[in-house]
Amino acid sequence: MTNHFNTKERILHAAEDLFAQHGFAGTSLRQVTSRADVNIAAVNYHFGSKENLVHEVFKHRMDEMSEKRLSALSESIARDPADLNGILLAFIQPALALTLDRHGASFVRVLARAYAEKNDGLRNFLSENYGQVLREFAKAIANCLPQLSKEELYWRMDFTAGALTYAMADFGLIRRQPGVTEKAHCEKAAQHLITFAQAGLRA
Amino acid sequence: MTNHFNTKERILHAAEDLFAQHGFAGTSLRQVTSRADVNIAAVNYHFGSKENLVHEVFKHRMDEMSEKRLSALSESIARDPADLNGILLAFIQPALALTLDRHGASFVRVLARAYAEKNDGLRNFLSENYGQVLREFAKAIANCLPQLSKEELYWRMDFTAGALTYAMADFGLIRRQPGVTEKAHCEKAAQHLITFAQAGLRA
DNA sequence: ATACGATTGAAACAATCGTTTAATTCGTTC
DNA sequence: GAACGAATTAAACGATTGTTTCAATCGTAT
Repeated sequence: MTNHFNTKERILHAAEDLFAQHGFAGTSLRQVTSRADVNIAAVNYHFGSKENLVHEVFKHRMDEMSEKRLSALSESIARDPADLNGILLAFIQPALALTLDRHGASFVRVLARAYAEKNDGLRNFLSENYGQVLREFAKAIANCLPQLSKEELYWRMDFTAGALTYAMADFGLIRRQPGVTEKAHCEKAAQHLITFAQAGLRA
Repeated sequence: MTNHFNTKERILHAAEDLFAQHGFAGTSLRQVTSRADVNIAAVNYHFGSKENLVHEVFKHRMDEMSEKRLSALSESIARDPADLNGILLAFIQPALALTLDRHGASFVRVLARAYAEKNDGLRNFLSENYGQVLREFAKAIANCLPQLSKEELYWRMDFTAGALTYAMADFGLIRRQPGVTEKAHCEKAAQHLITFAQAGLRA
């Protein structure tokens, strides 16, 4: 433990940054190991393959985010099962909170990229491992909006997730102004998104 | 004209499919020319470079979609400037209509992918060439919702665009059922999205 | 100190990448 | 039919890809 971060963690962080910037296929292992300041062979030694490294990058963040989401959800439900606002906050806050973390900010782009992948097994990997989280939220929202059919609920949750992904990745017209801190920008995004999504869900 | 599609068009179509499936960096020119059944050199002969091919794939579809959007917008405004529903339909319909086209369906994934790209000049290419379209819609919506601040308007338009992109690319929980035609699925998506977005914008 | 498994290092592997070259074929015009 | 530019072909270019090899080094327990 000569460094604060060991080889495996340095590779994970470097990969996260570069995957966000250039995509999975667009990032070479030599770019990763060069930024992480480790030997090329370290990737295959610690992760087995490039594909496995991609999966590890995802697990590392998604596990953390899913856990936060589910605990915030159960807290909100325990407080007030009919509080749609709280449920949406539990869904949105952990995602946007990632953008406050130096490397988390990269990950949200990685995540947005993953949604754009179709056949490469990455989507299956995501839905298999984290589909349950979405279903938990669907149940909670359905409890708040009993008049909503299951089909309508799923459509509107998809739209909410899409809006969130878009906002997280800083696409679109809105960009953070130079004078605004990342934290303030993030909180404003969450606030606007919750207003928007709640109205859409209640429509 | 021995074939219905000449070499250049075959390359464009093959590239569109493959970019959608494997991304830009993940698609090799040999995959493209193999599917298009043309020689490798044809790409650099007709397009100059791979990067230029990517741009051409975008121009081909985006020009068409932008034109449809703007004409539908002006028609809706002429009919009734205060009809938010018509404005949203003008924005959403041309995008979802692409999914009805054999190759257009691929393009919507390409588009979703483009949003996930950051530094590669592709986003700049898009915002430079098609940012004006978004601004036209912003003006029209602002006219419908004068009480909305510019900042709030932009946030909510971003959310709408995100929800649209997400729905178009068939991400998320909702998938087209085997018994449902692509056209019916598409129309249902548009209908649900307009309901959702309109409520969100009016919130 | 010795021994041993875990980790790192430099170098090379075959494969594939985007691009280029030069010869050939095609379609049109004189 | 000759001539000429456009289009296509096969082949190769150097560079880079993910991965592997094997020796050197490290940390730890005996």
